[in-house]
Amino acid sequence: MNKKISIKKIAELSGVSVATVSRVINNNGRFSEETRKKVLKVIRENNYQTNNVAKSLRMHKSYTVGILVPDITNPFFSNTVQIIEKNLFEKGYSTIICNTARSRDKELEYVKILESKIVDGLIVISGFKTFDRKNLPDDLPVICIDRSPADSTIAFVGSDHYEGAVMATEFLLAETENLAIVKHDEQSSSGSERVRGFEETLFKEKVEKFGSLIVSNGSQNDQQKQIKKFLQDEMNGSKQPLGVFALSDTLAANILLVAHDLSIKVPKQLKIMGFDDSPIASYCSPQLTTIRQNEILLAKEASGKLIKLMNGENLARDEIVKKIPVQLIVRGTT
Amino acid sequence: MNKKISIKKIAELSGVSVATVSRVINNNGRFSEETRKKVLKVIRENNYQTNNVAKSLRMHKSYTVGILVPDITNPFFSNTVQIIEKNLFEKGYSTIICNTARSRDKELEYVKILESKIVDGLIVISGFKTFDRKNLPDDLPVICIDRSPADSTIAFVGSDHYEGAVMATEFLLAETENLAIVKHDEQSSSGSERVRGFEETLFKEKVEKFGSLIVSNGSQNDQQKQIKKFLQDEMNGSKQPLGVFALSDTLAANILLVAHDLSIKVPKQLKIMGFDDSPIASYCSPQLTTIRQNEILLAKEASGKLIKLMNGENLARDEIVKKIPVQLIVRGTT
DNA sequence: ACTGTCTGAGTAAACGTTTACGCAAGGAGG
DNA sequence: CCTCCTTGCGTAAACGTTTACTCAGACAGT
Repeated sequence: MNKKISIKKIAELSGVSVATVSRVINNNGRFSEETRKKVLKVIRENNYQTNNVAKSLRMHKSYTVGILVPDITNPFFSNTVQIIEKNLFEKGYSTIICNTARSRDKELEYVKILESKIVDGLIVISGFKTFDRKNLPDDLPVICIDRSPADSTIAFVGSDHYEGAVMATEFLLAETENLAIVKHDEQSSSGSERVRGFEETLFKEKVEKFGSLIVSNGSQNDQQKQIKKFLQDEMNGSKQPLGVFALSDTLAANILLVAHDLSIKVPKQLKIMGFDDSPIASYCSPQLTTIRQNEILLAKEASGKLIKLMNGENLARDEIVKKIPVQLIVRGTT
Repeated sequence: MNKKISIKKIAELSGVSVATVSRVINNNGRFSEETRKKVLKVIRENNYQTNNVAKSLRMHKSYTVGILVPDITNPFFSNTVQIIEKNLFEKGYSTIICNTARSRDKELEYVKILESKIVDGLIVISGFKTFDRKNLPDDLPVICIDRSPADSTIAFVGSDHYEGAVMATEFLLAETENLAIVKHDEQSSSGSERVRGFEETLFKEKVEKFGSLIVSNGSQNDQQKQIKKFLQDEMNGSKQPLGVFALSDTLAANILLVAHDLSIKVPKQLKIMGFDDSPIASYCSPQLTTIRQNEILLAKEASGKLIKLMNGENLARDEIVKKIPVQLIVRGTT
């Protein structure tokens, strides 16, 4: 923060009052063409820039929105955030990105800080189930993304994970009836939806038995060990190829690596389906078949809704919850 | 932004003046223990939060720093940014992350916005060569990262790309004298350093001939086509294995994929060295040998220096430019 | 010539803080 | 009892804007 030339100085230099300068700047109220030119000239010459802190204070509007993201290192999140940021920027808002590191405490702390910086709105990616209005000023516009909040008054946008899992499962099922699902340790709401899609599809298609592995969080090496054991058990003596639905691309990629290690032929003996279409999906060999989330649409919906709320409009009943369709990307592992 | 309870209200409710409330809040100036308790109680009961916009205005200090990043989707950047954000947060600063999308215009526009929001400092990742003080208030603390600015008065922190390339080249050279380098289209300062490290090492070791490919930006498929042609030419009739130094991990990963496609054995016939140790490096098969940048140290240096500057301290002469050592990670492709 | 409207522009309050300054009360020291 | 210091706290200015009021002068209509 530094000493800069203020509107007062500009007023002085152009021989008018601050009010007039303000009116010229915002093109608001009455002033003559002559003064306009004069003031603008002085502004240009002195490289004047509005002090938005003062403006925010006076106007009760900061043109800043906060965005809470659990881990900006995750490609899906960073992608989504990047697009949201771009959309909001085009509407004149800047974005404070806060990395909550999946910590409830940090999330709360950030909410406080953002609140005190008087953001005009908030986007929350993958907040905790417990995320609700209680800790927020009631009139602060909020949009949740990816993980739906317990508080159903908060608008929500997320991919249709259930439908994605159904598509994935149907696709695998067309190739083999010997299926397995591999999940992460911690379950998010999106994760559960994917599991539900898988299980319900099997139920519907009357496939009764399927393998299941929960990979506990750890180093890549750890995870591979767990997968190795599972794969060895699972592939043992089965005549049909195994089709595995991995709940994320990293999981899928690790499965693929282990398969190579065990000299299991992919996709002949083992078919792998990922989820997300993260960058690694394209750099595996063979490349991963996966379900792609539409980050562009997701971001568009989220930022559009937030803008709407910040403009004081209300969301229609059917706008509160929005499911974004996903897409099956068939590549080498199936 | 919304109507919230202000210090005035708190003063009223506790029967003291705003000045006293402020003094209690900031634990600054004189007040009795009794008033302290009383005021704090009212504050708690009414869930009062300081309005930091007003505070910033009055104090000329916003406890906010801006960070310009060319592409938050890039794992190296997002990692670095994430750590910087964490470091600054611990010191009480929040961070506005701005995605400049590698556009000079957007960069300038963001600088203006940040300036008008009166940030206390600025971190610029990979700005343009032309980035300099001219467009900035002279007393705004700035740190550049990764790509060194033309303006040598701006402090800079970056990996030792030159040394990394030397290590990479020496390592490849120990296995084969038949080398090639594969680079990206657009050259950054870090890219040039890597090239220089490669070439000077070859010169020093008296290796005179080496292959070279510039992959022009395009889809993954496009890039692979260019690589395929190059690899076919290069591998044709050579008895020695080919060692290629790819200037990034994505390049390396694509080379690996093409090699599989052409049934070239890695690392027997072809040895591949990447750069960055990005996530995909660990998900290739075999996993990429690569040079890892130390994002933690990088971020620590950058945020530390910025804090120092924001505290009004000066940087010692030898602190202006800081090179962070890199590390050779030997894995499956060599 | 009187009234009314319009135009251009200034005055001052307000946004929510922090803090320099001042002052009353109380106690200590002579 | 007078002086002086200390303590606790209030008053008011200041940070840089925006904007509701106000008002003088110009001009038009009667």
